[in-house]
Amino acid sequence: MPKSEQGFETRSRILDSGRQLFAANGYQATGVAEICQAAGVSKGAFYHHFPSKQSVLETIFQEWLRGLEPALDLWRDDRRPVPALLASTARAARPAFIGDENSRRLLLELWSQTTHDQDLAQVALAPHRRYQDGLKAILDRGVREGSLRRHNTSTGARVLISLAVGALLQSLLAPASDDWANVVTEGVALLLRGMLKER
Amino acid sequence: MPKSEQGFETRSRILDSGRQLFAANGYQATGVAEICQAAGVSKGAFYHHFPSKQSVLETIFQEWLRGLEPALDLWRDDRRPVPALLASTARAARPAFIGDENSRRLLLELWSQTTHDQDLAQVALAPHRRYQDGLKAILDRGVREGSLRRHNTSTGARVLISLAVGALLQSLLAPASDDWANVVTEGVALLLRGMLKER
Amino acid sequence: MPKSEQGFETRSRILDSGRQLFAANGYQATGVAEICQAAGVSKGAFYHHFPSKQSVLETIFQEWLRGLEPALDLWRDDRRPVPALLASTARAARPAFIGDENSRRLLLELWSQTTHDQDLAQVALAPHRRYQDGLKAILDRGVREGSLRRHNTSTGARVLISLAVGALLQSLLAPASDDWANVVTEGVALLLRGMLKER
Amino acid sequence: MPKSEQGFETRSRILDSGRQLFAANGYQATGVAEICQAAGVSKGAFYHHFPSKQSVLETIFQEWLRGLEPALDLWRDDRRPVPALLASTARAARPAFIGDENSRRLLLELWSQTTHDQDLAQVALAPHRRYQDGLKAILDRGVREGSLRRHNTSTGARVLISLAVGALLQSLLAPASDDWANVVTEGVALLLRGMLKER
DNA sequence: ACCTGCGGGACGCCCCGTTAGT
DNA sequence: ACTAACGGGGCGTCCCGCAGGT
Repeated sequence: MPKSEQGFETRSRILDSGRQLFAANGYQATGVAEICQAAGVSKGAFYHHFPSKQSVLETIFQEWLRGLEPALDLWRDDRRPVPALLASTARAARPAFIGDENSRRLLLELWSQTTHDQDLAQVALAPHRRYQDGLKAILDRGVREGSLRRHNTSTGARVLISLAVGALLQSLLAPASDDWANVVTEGVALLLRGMLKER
Repeated sequence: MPKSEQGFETRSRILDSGRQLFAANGYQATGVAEICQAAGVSKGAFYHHFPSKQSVLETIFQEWLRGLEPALDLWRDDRRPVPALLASTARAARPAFIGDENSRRLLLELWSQTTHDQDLAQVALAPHRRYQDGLKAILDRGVREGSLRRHNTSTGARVLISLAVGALLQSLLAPASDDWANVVTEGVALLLRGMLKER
Repeated sequence: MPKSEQGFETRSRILDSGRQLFAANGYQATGVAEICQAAGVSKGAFYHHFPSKQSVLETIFQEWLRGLEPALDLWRDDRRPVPALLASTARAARPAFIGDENSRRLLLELWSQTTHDQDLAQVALAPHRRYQDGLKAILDRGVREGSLRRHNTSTGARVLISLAVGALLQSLLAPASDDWANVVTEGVALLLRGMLKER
Repeated sequence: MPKSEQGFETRSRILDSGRQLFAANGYQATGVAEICQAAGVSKGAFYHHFPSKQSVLETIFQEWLRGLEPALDLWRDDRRPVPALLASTARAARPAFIGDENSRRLLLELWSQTTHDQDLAQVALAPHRRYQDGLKAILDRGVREGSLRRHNTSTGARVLISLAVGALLQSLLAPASDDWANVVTEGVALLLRGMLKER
């Protein structure tokens, strides 16, 4: 491997191990030495690429958030009627609640850390708001196009996100096959019914 | 103070300090020495009352859960029509989302730890299920009494809890006065609309 | 050994090892682990007795300075004619420049650290001044009693101390049996000649 | 800048930073990375020019000693009567005790390190001896020319150096404007009086 | 020759949760 | 109930070497 690429390799190996271990044992309970061993690098290498353990967590968070961006873009471009769009979004999100427990654990860990780490909270806040705004925009469109009745769309967006976040959190405490995915799809369906114009 | 009560005093001072510090800095980041200092107790006293730091967390959790029981009983006894009951419950829960950030932080910390600690998860699971079952019972009654249309009440109960949990979690990331309390009451209202029998 | 005395034991073993190792290898180059090993105590015990490595150095310094106090008292009480007193003092100090290289090394180490550590400097300053004042008082008495001619006794005291300190420092760089002790006694004799009243 | 000179540039920048940082924070407490950063060089460059951190200290020492040589030569050539020569030398040395605290700190640091580093001690010993011999030669001349009374000139030389070194050391612990410069000039004057022939 | 990125571990100090003995 | 002691990490930093590139 050319020397120039090896740095990148090492860096991403550290991040991978971090993701895994933070999810499995928690951020605080995971030692730098542990990460290094799992990644097969020395502490020298670790601290060459990251100034601190915390920065690894931040980087992981940022990369994870960046992975969410495309979904947001798709949302914005989708011109289907709002009810259909929401329903299909809920369906599309199903896998996130079923497999890949690790990601969910990591998310909880991240969320938990934001409470004790201002920097991390800052990293999380902007994307969080953008998601909320994205949903609000959709609901607004629904009101405009007449498929949804008039209501506080900002709160509506928060309700939708709360539903998803709450389901995600509980899926970790009481795993139950595809149950929690259903909770979301069903919940969205119910909310939609509550928001629909006529009747 | 009689000697026999002093032990109780010490014990509860430790628990108080634990609650506060765990909420403020996280469970892992809080040291036993720190707790002892805040409680004004020696380490010897600490380990006289608790076998380990973890047991403090467990005790805190159990006491917190015990404080929730009365609410459940009230629920069971309330014979108001289901929609009214749910709406009033949502209103009653408002304070939990507004003041007292510490409790919410502590809950998140607790939840986060359940992921890494089987014992703690066990402690949490039964009450969680009872809450879910309590809500399901209410929804079932609603279906029976005809105020709600027929649907999967088990999932419905989970939806309601998810909404609450999600709102609680987000209130920690993006505090916003009474906003999150509104999210819950509004969300419940919307869901209720979606569950109502006909129109 | 009764438990109550063991604490003192441990503490003084740590101080002993500190004295030895700081003198031999320098303060910075000596690790806490090294001290613990030499003292036969655990790191836990170390940090039970001292809040930091630095505090060990400070304590050593203070104890060393306290050992000097009696000499000062003797000085004050001695009513011999000043020239005789100074000459005998110089003779009495001879051993300090000959054997016990370790103490001298430690002193240099201490002095060197005062440059980087305000606290340590503070600890050193008061005794240093008291020594100077003690000498000045003697010289003043000499002037009063007429054995010394009138001169700036404050500077004179500093000259005497400088002579001693300088000899001490050089004895470390260029050890030479009893040479450096002679330098002090001879130096004091010369200075005395320079200070004598008539002729 | 021609390539061949750049190496020299880099090298001297490292030495400058070393001088400054060693004086300010001590040799041990100064990291290679710190030096590199202050010098604006990479660690690779550092180790291209110097085999180790220690060698930087040694080089600094040697260069500093080399700067002292001219003074020695002047001494040797000066044919003034010895008392006048010594007095004027003391006056000439005044600035060294007043301004430029950094140099004195560095000297102490150097001296302190010689205690733990044989190589460094070796570097220091020869010049130290030459200074001593230089002074002895002057005193011998004084005896020969009749201005000084017969005495152990070797010890006398040591006394003079001790006075200077001791004053220098104390000037770091208890800075006092020009006080310490006076101590040296006054001390030399007193010693001179003690060495003078007649009376 | 000069310089650089990347890496390597050993070790820095300190603090952890915990047990013994009084 | 409390002081003393324990030993095993905690994270971060140390000084230093390579392989590669200019």
